[in-house]
Amino acid sequence: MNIRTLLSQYVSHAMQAAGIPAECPPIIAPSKKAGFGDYQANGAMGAAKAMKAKPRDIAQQIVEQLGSNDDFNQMVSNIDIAGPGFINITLAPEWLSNEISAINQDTNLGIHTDTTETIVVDYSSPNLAKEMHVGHLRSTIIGDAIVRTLEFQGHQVIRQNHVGDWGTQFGMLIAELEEQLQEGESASLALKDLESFYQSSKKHFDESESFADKARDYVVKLQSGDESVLALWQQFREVSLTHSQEIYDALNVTLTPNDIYGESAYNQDLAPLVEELKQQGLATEDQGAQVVFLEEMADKDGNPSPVIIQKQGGGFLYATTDLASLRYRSNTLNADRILYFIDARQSLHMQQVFTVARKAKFVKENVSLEHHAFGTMMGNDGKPFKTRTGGTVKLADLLVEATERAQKLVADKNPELSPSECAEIARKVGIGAVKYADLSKTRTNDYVFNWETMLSFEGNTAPYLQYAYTRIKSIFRKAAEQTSIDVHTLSSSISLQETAELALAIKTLQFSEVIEQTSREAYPHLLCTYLYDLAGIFMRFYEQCPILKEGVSSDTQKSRLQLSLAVANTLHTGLSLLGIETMEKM
RNA sequence: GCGCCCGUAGCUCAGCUGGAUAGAGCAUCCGCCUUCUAAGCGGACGGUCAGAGGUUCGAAUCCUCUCGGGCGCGCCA
Repeated sequence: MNIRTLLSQYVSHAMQAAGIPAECPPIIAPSKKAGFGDYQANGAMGAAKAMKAKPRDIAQQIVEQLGSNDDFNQMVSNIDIAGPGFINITLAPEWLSNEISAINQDTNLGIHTDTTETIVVDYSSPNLAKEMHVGHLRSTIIGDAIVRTLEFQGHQVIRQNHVGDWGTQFGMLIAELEEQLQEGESASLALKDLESFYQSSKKHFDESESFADKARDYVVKLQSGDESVLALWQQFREVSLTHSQEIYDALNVTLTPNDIYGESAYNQDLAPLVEELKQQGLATEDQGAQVVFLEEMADKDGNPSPVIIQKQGGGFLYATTDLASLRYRSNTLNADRILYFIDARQSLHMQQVFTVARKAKFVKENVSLEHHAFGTMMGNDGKPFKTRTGGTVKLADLLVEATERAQKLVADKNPELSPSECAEIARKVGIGAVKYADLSKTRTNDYVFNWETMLSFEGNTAPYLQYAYTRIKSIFRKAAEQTSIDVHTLSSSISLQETAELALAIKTLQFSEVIEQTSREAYPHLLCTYLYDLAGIFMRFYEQCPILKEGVSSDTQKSRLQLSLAVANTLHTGLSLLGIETMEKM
């Protein structure tokens, strides 16, 4: 059930019945101010313009038509016209009560999608040559939040972790690994610190001519399938993937080894793909390289935009691999939508690859190709986020620090918790805070990373939402103790009277609208804003509408408990879609 | 030079297909715990929506220009 969709349908029908052209949209939106009803229909003004009539007259006709719709009348308790032609709609308390009861009976909170799609999502995609750092955080957690949301809606989601496990740098890394193995190291020990391993191999490469020659030789052997080199590569890859998986597990990200489909997977496709582009006349030789020139992306002077798909000397580039992956995802995985969560700096590249893929018919015509870009993670100084010494911040270190900081705060706020409870809560709070701080900002902007605001745990933060949830759970425990009420089995009728109750019910029922918009636009911050609003409205309800205190009638208790249950389920589900865990106490 | 993104309160950010008096949090100040967890609630203070034109019943939102900041632009990914 989606209030906005329902009202759009009703008002749309009414408009057509009033003789308004079908092109005129009803424009339904939640009202921003108290006194303007719960929802407003703003379509009368536009319709009046198209029909050269007076807006208020049009609004009046729409309202009259709505009056003959029984379903609408059941849903709405009041409707009036204001200002130049706004139609303000107040929802009926009885209808809201029934809907709250309905979502309490539904494990999916009333969210059911009629047309499900196959959606391929490319996210995280770290380079295996190095350890995961903060630069990978945004793609990983934003992508994961959208994946979870799409799956919740019932779509078939195929995760694609397009890891960087191929290319020239691996010759160097394999040569280094071979040397260290000969010195008696085990692979996992040599690669314990990937970052310093990379540094030492780079140093080796720069300083030793013979080592550099060997590294270059290994690149060739690797690509031609030499068994011993391939075996070394395999070892390196395994250890690095284990590192990544540890991060995913710590971050509560749903990626698993099954989702790995890296650059190396397309190795055999690259030469034929270039050949095909040549045969189609799209790729031409230019300065020894194979280049596709895109007239549709030409600059002002008409110079076409060049995309190099094969280097002088025969090597392939990431544009080639990305084209191969697009073809695979469209034709083999049968995607309806293909989503990429990649840094905004690659916007031009993505646009080029999409354009080439369409021209070459590597993807089906109706597949939706979407680059969902995001900005850079900045430090307090407004420059890209680095350690004090200027190095990249490892994700592993970041997560440890978040948990430690949370541990201190949790122990301080609630000394009565046992050490194990405290540790578990600190983990969920710390990791949740890091993720939420990122997810709650519009992803297209750069994002300023700040421990203080993130872990202050006040305002629009994960702990605020988690706290709201624990408050509700605490009431439920108390209800069971004091009155033997099991909230989950209540089925008595809900009665909404207080302003705080009505506001809370409406906000709770708007969950499906937000889910729909979040997955369509791939903006997790919409869900965050919603959950923060919901938690805030609950906090006000909590202050104003006592449940288990003296003098509250049994009927009111049961009614408010059921409303609280709907809120708790919504908070829990919403946070879990963001990949943030909840707890019973904090 | 060309292209993309951004500019909203002291700070960090919302503002949904153009809608009514531009909203939160932090910070500052003032209230509220013998009553369901005060990691909370209420109130005050705080804005030429970078600037200038334009489109119209109506613009933070759309168009043009200017200023300021970030990023990208054929053989790294």
